[in-house]
Amino acid sequence: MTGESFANMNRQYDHQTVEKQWQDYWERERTFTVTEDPSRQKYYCLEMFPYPSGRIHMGHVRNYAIGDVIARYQLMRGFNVLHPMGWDAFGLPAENAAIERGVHPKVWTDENIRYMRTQLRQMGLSYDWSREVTTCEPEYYRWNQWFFLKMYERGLAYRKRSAVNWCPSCETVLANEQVENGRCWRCDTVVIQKELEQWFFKITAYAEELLNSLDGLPGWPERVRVMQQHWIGKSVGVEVDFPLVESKGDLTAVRIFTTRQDTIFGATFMSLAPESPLVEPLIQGRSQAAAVQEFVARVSRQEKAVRTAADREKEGVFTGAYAVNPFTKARIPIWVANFVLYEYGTGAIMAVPAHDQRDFEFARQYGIPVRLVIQNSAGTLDAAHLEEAYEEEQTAGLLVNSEQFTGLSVPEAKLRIAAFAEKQGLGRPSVNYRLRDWGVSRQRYWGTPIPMLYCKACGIVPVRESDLPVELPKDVPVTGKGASPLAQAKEYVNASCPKCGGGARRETDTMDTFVDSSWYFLRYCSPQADKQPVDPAKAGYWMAVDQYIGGIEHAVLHLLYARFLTKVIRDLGLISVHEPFSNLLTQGMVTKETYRCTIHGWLLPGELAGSEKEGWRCALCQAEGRQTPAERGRVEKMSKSKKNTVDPEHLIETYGADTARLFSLFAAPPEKDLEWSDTGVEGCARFLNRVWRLMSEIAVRNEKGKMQKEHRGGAEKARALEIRRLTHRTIRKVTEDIEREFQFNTAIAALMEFVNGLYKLSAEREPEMNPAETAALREAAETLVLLLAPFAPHLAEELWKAMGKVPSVARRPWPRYDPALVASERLTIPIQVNGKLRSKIEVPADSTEDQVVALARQDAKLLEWLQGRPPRKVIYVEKKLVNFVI
RNA sequence: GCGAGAGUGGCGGAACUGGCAGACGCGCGAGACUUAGGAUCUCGUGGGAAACCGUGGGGGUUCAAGUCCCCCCUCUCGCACCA
Repeated sequence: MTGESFANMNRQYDHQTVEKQWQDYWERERTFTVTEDPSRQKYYCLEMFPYPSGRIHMGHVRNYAIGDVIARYQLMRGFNVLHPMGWDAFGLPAENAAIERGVHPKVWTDENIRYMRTQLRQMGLSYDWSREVTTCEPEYYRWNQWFFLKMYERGLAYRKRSAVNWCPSCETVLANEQVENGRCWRCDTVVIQKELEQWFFKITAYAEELLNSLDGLPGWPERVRVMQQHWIGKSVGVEVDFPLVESKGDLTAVRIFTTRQDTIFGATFMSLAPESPLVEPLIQGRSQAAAVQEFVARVSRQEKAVRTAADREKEGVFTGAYAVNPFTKARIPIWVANFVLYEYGTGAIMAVPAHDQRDFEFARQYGIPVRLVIQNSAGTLDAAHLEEAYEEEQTAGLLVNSEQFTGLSVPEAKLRIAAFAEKQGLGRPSVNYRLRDWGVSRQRYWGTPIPMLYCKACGIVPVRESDLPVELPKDVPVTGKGASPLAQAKEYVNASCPKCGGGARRETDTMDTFVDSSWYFLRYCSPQADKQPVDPAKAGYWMAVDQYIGGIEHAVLHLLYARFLTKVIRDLGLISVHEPFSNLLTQGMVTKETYRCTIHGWLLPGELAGSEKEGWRCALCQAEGRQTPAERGRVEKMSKSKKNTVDPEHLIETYGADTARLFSLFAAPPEKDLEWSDTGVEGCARFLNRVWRLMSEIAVRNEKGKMQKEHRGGAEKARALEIRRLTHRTIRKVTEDIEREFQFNTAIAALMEFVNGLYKLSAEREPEMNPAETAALREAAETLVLLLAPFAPHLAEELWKAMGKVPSVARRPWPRYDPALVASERLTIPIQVNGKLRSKIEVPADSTEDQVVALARQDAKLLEWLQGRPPRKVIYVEKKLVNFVI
């Protein structure tokens, strides 16, 4: 080690100059550029790519800091690491910017990307920028179109007219996954239903596989798997036809789906969804027709949010028609009910008030008979006095009033009745999913054009593959008003039919931007491929993503779509993996405390007067000559509206990227929420400065150590050993914490302890050191820099260079610990009396039980507790403790 | 309502399979160096005068419980008429 390099440097670490230098170095030297290398094991580390909104926020910083530590760590572990970055560049905000500021979405997006790329660069992230992908470029989205065509060929992309979710604010259709509690996932506007013809991706064709292969993802958080399971919502049951008492033309029966066929003897009426096409023929010519039509019209008009609200009331109307319960042969009325969903099952149900709470409430409201067909084990249920439905599904209930099935348990009856129905031709087994096909049409401009044509003669005709990409026309007036903006671009709309050559009209909707993000991770494997979306050989090497990192908000949305498209692309023969992401880390939110004033609402930190101790006041009110206390609100997710955001750029300028990264990793484990703390950030900056000073002190010390004449002594050797022990224990701790679910917070704590320990150990020494100590300190210093490298890469490079070593430290092997040095020579053994700590003794690490207990028995404090009485029992836990029971 | 997760000092958080509760950081207190300190360094810091008491509350298992079992409370997130 040369002390010189340290001597020539400023004592204070200058992050602004140093960080820039190393960012330039990594770029110049292509430190993180990778190619396929079959001789080496690959590691694909990926963070969810950002929407280029303009500036990065703290959520990005956290996400990318986590990913970067993993990528850098795996690189040092010897893997061939693919760590790419790109831009989810299509989307509504660009169009809104166009409307508000008259700037073209493309211009706005490019500008944002340029700015954000610089910001990411300033974070010192180890990306292979040569693989950058931008979804709004024709080179990218042409492959969206290509997939669309392939899916169309296979019947996986189809067009249908149906009721769809419409966001009046975004003026576009939304997929089911994009509606949360009846509101638009992006802008929170209440979604309404519209009857439109739209393109769909047949994700339901993969429902079963999407569900089953979740079991093959042990590297995913349990709750994400459960959320997807629930979303897919598989139900196994039967379909049964209930014949109509009076047929209406071809309509002779109403088909229902149920999972509770065991209760079929209790079906005393039927309910249809208001949208059911059966309603109209059933009411035809009846006195009830007008009332039913009025009811259907009223319910259909309701917003989804209202219709599915928690406190919705059960409502319905009798159609006048009757069906026959095929099991009891009883004549039962057919109703229309607001809670029956047209999209699920057959849009019609058999209603069993005694054993279904919804039917029960409905029956009570309209005076429909309740028929008990399952009795509880106490035999206390009675249809006339039932207060709620008895929904027993296990073996506690037995069937009653069910002819030959009476006496069976519920599970048994389910099987037997299903078999009987099938044998008698009354019904058949059926499986239903909650999952709906993915509506991908969007009535917006800034997205991938759907490569379809409408020819008067030939109907729907796909664009020829050789004509791809269908480029998004540049000069389209984006006003945010009316239908799809592309419909106004005459030159775009008018095309000729590839089949007959006649005039054809182009599809003017664009694709959901979730299509773009459903396969970008494949594109990174071969970003320049121009014959195919992905080069099978390269994807074969890199896929699947070993570690994917992003927010929990995509638990169903993006992560379900990406799994679906991966399977489709596999079936197209381009890749062989079944799942895109082997391991998933869902990071927590970045939160911060909020403040508000009764007059001005949410307050910025700069709008506060006073202090924590004497209480905060609203500075805006103060300026207006009023005294208003500022109420400290809850700790909330950072957001502009709550005025509790922190600008990463400012943070990086003030403290440097290493500090910003370190704090994001230290304040909480990755999967938990991280509460922002300005003083905590300072603590991290202080730590890095402490490392810097420690290293210069060690360098100076080693210089002196060099000149020292060699002289050996037991004490010096022991001190050297102590340093080495600390070093190797730290290697183990940091490595284990990273390996064990990326516990970076405790890994960093171990580094802090290491630094504290080294300060202490070197402060205790006289300035002169013997060679053994010099060597031990040199090892400690090198180790510290290596262990720090994934977390604070700039500082680590700088220290590495200052130690006279050849960059880059990012490509050095991760240190290994010597097991012999990790074990201590002496152990501190706590002595307990009746399980309570009373004393401690020091023993050699290799002591036997007898030796430790014997030593403990002589302990003065213990003897006081024993007061001459022999203990009833002595418990010794190997290398842990001794417990005397008295 | 259903499902999942969480509740530990003044604060963020440690404690992997039951075995020294509070690592590490912040904050706070004392001191050192300083013209000065909001820089830096050192020491201290769960509560209590003490015996002792302490991981949301109450029971239990155990030599020993933050950790295991039962009951309850609170909070966060997800789903919410899916037949």
